[in-house]
Amino acid sequence: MRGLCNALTDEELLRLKKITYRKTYKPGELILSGDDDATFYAGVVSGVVKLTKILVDGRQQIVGLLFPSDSLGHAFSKNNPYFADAATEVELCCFERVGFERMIDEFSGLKHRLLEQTLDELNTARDWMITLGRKTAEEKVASLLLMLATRSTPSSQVEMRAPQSAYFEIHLKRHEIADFLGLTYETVCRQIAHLKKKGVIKMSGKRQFAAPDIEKLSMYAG
Amino acid sequence: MRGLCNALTDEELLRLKKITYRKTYKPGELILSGDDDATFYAGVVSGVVKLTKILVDGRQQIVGLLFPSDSLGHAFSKNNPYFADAATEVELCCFERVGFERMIDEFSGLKHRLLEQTLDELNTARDWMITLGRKTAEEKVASLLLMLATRSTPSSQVEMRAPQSAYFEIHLKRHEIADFLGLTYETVCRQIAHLKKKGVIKMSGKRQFAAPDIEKLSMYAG
DNA sequence: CGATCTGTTGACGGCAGTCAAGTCAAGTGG
DNA sequence: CCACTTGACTTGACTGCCGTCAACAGATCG
Repeated sequence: MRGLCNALTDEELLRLKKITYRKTYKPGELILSGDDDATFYAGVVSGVVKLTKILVDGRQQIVGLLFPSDSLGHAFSKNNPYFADAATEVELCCFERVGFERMIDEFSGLKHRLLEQTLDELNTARDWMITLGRKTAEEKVASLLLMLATRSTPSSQVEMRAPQSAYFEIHLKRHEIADFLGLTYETVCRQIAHLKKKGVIKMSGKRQFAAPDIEKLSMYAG
Repeated sequence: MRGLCNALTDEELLRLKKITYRKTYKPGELILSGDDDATFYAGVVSGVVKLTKILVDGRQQIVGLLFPSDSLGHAFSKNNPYFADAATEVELCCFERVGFERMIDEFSGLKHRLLEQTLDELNTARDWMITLGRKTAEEKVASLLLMLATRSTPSSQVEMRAPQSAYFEIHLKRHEIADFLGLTYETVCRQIAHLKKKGVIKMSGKRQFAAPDIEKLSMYAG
């Protein structure tokens, strides 16, 4: 159900492929700058992309995370006032801008898909607003872990309501987690340690996590 | 430039009018509930609409404010997991759902406008994410006042860069401001008093505000 | 081996939340 | 008309969560 190209016919796909090119980025590399007026459009093939906003004094907030099959860039929106960085090694499937915008005008299905995707992003953003504004540090960290656990667990496993467990990897540094949750990285460390001590999560190494009971994790997420 | 109908031809407008009806709400009245599957669509004619999310234990976060010419409701998005309440007396211009969705499919201009509007909402939501996650109480309150000041000042006045002042009214209770900024209403009171003491704003009554120097207010907003 | 980056843990302090009292304005009803 | 209630707002005192500062452990790399 995800991804842009599912909304297209075979013929349309063929035309789309012609204005498509692959591009890879190293961890930490800048993909798109805020005052970049070249609003190109791309799908994430692999890796994780951070969307961040920055205040003049350096305070920073991650306003979105893009995983494989998510899309990057706002067609028609001329000023895209945030940065996109590669959080991991990232591979993008890019569309040449002018050709892509012409196709949007021609293929109603593509525009429709774009609208649905934007609505999804809006819902996601608003979900995080309540996390940022109203949850405690512990709940914030648990919320992020819950999101990653459910995101990286195949949906088939979610369907059958067995007592669920999940294994997942965090591709973000502690500092980036903090910038996502509106916390400091020390607080993130402490809350992760806290959740570990309570048995809500288990860790092997710094980045590998396990949630033995997702229901329990969900309780801690508020 | 705002509003939905600017994207339409006269003929299309005529057809749209046929599936249109007016509706009014009293302050505090529920307009749309989260598990309401009737995703109807409407434009705000007058008044202010709050979009709120609620946690199970009652904690509450306003995730969006709609002013006249803004639109309410997500076409095609079946589960709209938040509430819409009237913050003031509200008048809506509603579209009958099925007819409206059929028109969206037919008129490319309408879908395009809808996409632009959703992108705007997404940008607005993400702007508030950095406010919620990274700003102090004082900056949060100043940010809200700045938004209201610029929203209610005609743009022509913004164009000419004179030392700007603005008069505006806050239609929200202190409690609602708090729910918008992720604070308690006591903190909101104190920060307003603080800004008043510093001369950044002036008040007459509880709801009437003046910002003698918007540039200065903007500094306090971070 | 030192340098650097990432992560962990501890001690302390401040900003904002909690609890509480009180003002003011607008009803409400006897 | 006045006593009473209610809701919105304000202000003060105290507390606690989380930020700040700091020391340290591991890992990676030249």
